[in-house]
Amino acid sequence: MQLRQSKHRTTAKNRKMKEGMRTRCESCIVRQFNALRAMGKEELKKVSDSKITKTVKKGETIFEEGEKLDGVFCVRSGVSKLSKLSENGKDQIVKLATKGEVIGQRSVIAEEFSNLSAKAVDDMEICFIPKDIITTTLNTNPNFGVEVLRHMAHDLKEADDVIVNMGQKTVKQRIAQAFLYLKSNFGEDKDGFLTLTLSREDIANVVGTATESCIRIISEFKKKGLLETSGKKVAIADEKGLEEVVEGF
Amino acid sequence: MQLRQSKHRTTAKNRKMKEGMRTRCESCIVRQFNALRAMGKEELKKVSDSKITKTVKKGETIFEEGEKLDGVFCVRSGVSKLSKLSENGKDQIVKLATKGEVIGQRSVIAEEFSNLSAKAVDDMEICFIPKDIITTTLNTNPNFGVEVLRHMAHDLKEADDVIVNMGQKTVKQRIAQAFLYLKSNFGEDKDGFLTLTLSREDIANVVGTATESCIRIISEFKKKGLLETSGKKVAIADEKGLEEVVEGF
DNA sequence: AGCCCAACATGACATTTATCATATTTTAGA
DNA sequence: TCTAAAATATGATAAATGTCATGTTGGGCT
Repeated sequence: MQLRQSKHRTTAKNRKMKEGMRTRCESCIVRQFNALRAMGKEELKKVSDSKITKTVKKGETIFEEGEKLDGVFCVRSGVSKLSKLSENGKDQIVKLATKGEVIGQRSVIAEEFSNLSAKAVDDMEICFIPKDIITTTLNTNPNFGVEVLRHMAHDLKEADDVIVNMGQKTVKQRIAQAFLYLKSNFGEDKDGFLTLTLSREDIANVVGTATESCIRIISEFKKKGLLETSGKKVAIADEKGLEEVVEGF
Repeated sequence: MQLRQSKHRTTAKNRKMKEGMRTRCESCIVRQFNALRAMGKEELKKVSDSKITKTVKKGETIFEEGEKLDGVFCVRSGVSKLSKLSENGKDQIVKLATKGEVIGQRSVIAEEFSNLSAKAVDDMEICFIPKDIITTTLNTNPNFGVEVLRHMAHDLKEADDVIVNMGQKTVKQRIAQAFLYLKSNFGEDKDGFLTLTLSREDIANVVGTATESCIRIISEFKKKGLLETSGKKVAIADEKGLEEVVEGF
């Protein structure tokens, strides 16, 4: 497991995020899923007035590891992968953030450079919210603080679960689990294919294995009738079977 | 990696924690390390009046996975391992909590059953703080909320780092790293042995490997002059060498 | 002091996973 | 539509890791 250079480091070039039309936060459905719902009327108005809605195309970077964040990003649509580069040059994807989730809040709250980078897996629509409003609301509105805390507590629990899986499950089990996760979190289209299509490399970087191993195991799952593929699209053919793989059969 | 039963599940029996003498929180040094320092005078007084100081002996359980917590525990001395049992019957140690750290707060804040169990690695002295005081303070004192948030943000970052290490480093690298961690976090005694002595099994459960593999790698490190042992005590003989192992040489 | 049990240790072997090489397919873009 | 590059696929092999067996040691206990 050594010295494979990451092939395409994202540069400042693919960073132009289109600034889009304004939508009022007050009427944004997405807000129900995150801590912004604990904000008062005036606070929300301030957010709405200072936020910037952006379009991010698939593959583009929202922010990079080590970068100073001046605010947080609220995901309106699409999916972002949060990853960290390890010394061997490979990315480890730590989390996939989707509609309603807020990213970058950990770094803003800790007042640190970001420990992760965020890239769009999909075409995305996101809102940038300057950190001032976040921090002043935190300092004045305890409800908001509690709500943010609850979300962070949830993230922490999920991270714990990932650690356990990484430590105790085989690569094969983790890959099976990853597909079940993709189904239950992002669903499938009318033809039964997973809505969110990740590249094999991304899947490998989620479960922490080599891309070739990942491909090989997917092939094995296909042979066993657990998965079906069409191009890079993947369909779960035998959910129960995959669950059994995860449990260790 | 299958079906190895966990040998000793802790029962209610080894749960009698001795209730000790009272020390005022206001003068507790340990408080400087955690979010309690953001509490006001009266809040702190309430904590001090309602807290219960307990002694926990090495090996005893503070709380178990799935248990409902009625408060948090503040570590005054000693070390606790926070772990989660995976389906294959092995524990994954997710975190070691030491002096000044507060455990159980995630579950109390999220109002969920604990996702982890906490056991004493050392003889410990801990203070139990009922959750009412925590939650009411959170609801009224924004400073406290922000402080808790900061600590949780820190935990989350650490969890991210663990995920990356589990995904991208070999067992050998992770074990080398674990010893460097033990040195930098718990120090060494006058003879150069690590202050905190973990069993080989615990180390294996930290890095997510089989106990035998862990022992084997420690033996290898001894042969290479990176470690020295005396009984179960371990000394770091070549710190630079271990660092090189972690980097991948 | 001596006994006993759990922890430590090591060998032999099976299995999993990574690595390198090389096709083949798919996709994005001219 | 065509083409080059990227992604997917697979083989061969080496290296890492797990598993089972068995032996050894050390520390707590009477």
